[in-house]
Amino acid sequence: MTTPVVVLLRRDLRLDDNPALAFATTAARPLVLLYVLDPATAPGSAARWWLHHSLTAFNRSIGGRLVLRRGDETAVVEHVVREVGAGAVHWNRRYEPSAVAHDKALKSKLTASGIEVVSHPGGLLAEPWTIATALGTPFKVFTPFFAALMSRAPFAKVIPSPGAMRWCESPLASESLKDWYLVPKKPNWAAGFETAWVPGEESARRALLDFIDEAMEPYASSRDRPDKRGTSRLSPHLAFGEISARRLWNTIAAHRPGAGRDGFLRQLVWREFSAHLLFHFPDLASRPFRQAFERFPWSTNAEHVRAWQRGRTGYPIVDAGMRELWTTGWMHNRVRMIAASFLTKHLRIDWRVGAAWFLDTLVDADLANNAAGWQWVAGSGTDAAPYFRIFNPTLQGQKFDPDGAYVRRWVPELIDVPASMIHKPWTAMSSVQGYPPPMVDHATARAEALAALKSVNPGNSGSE
DNA sequence: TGAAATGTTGGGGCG
DNA sequence: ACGCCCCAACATTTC
Repeated sequence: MTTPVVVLLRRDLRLDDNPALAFATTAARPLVLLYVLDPATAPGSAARWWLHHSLTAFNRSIGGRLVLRRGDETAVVEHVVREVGAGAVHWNRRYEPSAVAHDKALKSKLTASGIEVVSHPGGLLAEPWTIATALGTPFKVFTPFFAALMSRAPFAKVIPSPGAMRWCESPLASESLKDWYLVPKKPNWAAGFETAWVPGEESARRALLDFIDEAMEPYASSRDRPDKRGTSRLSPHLAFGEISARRLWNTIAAHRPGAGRDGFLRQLVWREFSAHLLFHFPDLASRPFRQAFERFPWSTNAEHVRAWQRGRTGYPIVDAGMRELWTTGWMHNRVRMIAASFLTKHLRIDWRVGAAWFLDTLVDADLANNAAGWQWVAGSGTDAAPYFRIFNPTLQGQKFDPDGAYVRRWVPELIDVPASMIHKPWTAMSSVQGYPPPMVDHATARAEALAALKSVNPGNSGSE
């Protein structure tokens, strides 16, 4: 009756609103909190840096009781359960197709050996199988999805942090985070991360409060401005579950309605939409949703890919974004769209190449958001932008970084270029030492992209 | 959660 | 005073 309970942690490194942890704690049985690093599902390079610090912060918040193990997750869990004689395993649900399959197999395996398994609501506002059209099919268009989800609000109540936890006293070896080599050493490419971010639950909560105080009211008008502190910068905290979507929603929605508040909640629903889409369409991250794009003649120009990755395309807004990403592990959302459009339209590189790069370099890397976002930009997604919508990187720069402050911050070669020319430096006669000319001509690339897109898209409209 | 091309309009310069 | 033209500003359509 007093057999220990193992709580298996993943992307839910928090005390607040953690259903599995709260439920296991109230069961009044000795607790084991376990985190397993499975090489088969290890995150990308930038996210590994975040993971290291997130685990450190979480472990500190529970007095260093976190048990860290490496290996095949199923094998490790079974081993730990046997080691301590646990009677139950709890976790919060995950929704990526591979994770669902993994957890299902783990559950049946543990259940078969007499272990009680309880899964709890995960990192979403609503379970994906509970939001459907009148026909019972998943939503493929955002607006009706938004309406359907809103009709469910308010969502499940958030669960407060558990009180005193009773720890399992069996001696349990934990590996040292140092040995996991999640943070780079020799070339410390994460130096810029350290000045940009503080991972951990406490930092996540502060980011939320700061957002409410400083950025929520003007959010609707400033969220598209990379030169301002217009966004919440909560994405990596959310991606690692340092703060729950339910907590975010409940806290923000408690404020009086307004364009800023509502705009932010809408963005949170985009995240929800992406997760639901991937749940219902498991190929979303690996194949174009729209069949026509299977035939698209993607370029495989490795030099072009490299120039894009390194921020040397010759288009300042694109290069600023790619360098911000490289330096801080994050890129402003508006600039993500511009950079993604440039790769898929101007260079005609397969969106999966860009998606893979983002997954490796973003600290907020999230399979569903990433896949849905890239497919949206490429025009191959469910509720995607019409294929003929091609961002003009010069106009986008002028519109969303009018003074060029964002460009100058990340592209120092252009520091002396006046605002009037900062988004088309090839027209400036001086002060562009070391900055490359545009790798492709906009008008030419646009025309070629339209021709290629038209060739695979039936009809003359790409919209649904 | 576009951009570019094309069409329309209306004020003002000018013969 | 009038009609004509120019063209910026705005609207529509096309990609």
